Amino acid sequence: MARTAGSHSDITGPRIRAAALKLFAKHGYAAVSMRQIAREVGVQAGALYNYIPDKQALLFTLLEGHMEDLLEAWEAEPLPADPLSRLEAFVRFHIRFNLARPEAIFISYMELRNLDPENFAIIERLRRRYEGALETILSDGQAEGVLSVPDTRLASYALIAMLTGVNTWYRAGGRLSLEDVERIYWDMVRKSVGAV
Amino acid sequence: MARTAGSHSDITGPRIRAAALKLFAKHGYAAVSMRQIAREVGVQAGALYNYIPDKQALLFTLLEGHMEDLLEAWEAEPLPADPLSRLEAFVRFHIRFNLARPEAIFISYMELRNLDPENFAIIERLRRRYEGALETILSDGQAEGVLSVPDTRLASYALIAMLTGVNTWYRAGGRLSLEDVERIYWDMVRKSVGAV
DNA sequence: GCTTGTACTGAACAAATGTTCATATACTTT
DNA sequence: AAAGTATATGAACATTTGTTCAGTACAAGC
Repeated sequence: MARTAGSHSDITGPRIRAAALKLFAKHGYAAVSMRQIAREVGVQAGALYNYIPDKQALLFTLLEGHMEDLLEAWEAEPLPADPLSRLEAFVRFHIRFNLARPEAIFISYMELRNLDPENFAIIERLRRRYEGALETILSDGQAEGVLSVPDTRLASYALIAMLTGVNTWYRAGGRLSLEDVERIYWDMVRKSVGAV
Repeated sequence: MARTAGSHSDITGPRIRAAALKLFAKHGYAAVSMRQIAREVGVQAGALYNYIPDKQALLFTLLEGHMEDLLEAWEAEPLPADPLSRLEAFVRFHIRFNLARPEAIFISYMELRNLDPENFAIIERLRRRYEGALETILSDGQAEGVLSVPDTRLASYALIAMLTGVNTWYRAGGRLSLEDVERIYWDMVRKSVGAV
């Protein structure tokens, strides 16, 4: 049998990416075959190649798309004037954004090594731009004397690792609400940077 | 040509595990073939099966060995009487231990999903024992009033994520010594739990 | 109602996968 | 020197891999 319905071009593309995201997150890029992705979409493996040049490009598209969403969302965020409020905004934004897309976050941390060198460099540049935003906030706060850390670069790494860790344990509908989590982490972050 | 040298049983086993550790850390479990591991050891693929029943067991052995090393090392650590010093001991121990074996740490976080369910359960149990050690310290500190966190369980997750993050950026011979890193992280941890 | 183009099928491809096993080599013991 | 054992080879196996492509079914435009 051939295909069972009409024109699907504009819908199959996104469905392929959604299937790949789901499967890569669950089993890992290398462990997922093109045929598995195709089956999830409800299509034969050959059809995937109407939408992507190869498997590597599929991974790259997912990671690049996610990083661009992240940066766009952060840059659209209203930024308060004082650095401490900006830090709070960053903490809450990061937690909210990450918990809303656990799969994308997961593969963004796990599958970097499966990117071609050129693709890796592109993603790495985007990531550094995001991390740089946090470090800038810390530097500003340090300059204004409203917080104090031994090393702003290092503190930004430490805080991002801590915040991203939320994804490893948080489950929606658990004993803590999103607001609880944001508040608790902001409390720890505020203290850890020596703010009042 | 057959094998080129004599009796290697006691040396080939460890070499296989070392090669697997190195390659799994670099490319991921699913992306590494038994033939690659064999080539790294300098042997044909068939010879691996004199030492391990299958590929899965190779991964499990590495993860289990690492978790047992970790727990043994921690339990051998001298524990100070007051909770705050115990917390400092934990922080410094964790950083030191992790930075000494980046590859084992890496696969311990990345390859869990590639474990069979039974194997996963075993590793998970060991991991929880380790995380529990930190939570106990935080609870003790809370009870004695020398620190204050909104939620000890959550704080233990947050701190471990933060500490483990060191491995993503630290490079030996960089601008910071191991002692610097330990001190900086301990400073942030101490503040974050509201200790004096 | 015919044509045209898009979206898919299904078979095919060479290469690579984990694993097994008969065979050969080298070392140890006698 | 012979026998026995441990340790490796190298070929074979059935599957699965990513990818290509000639053919087919459908929808839209005339």
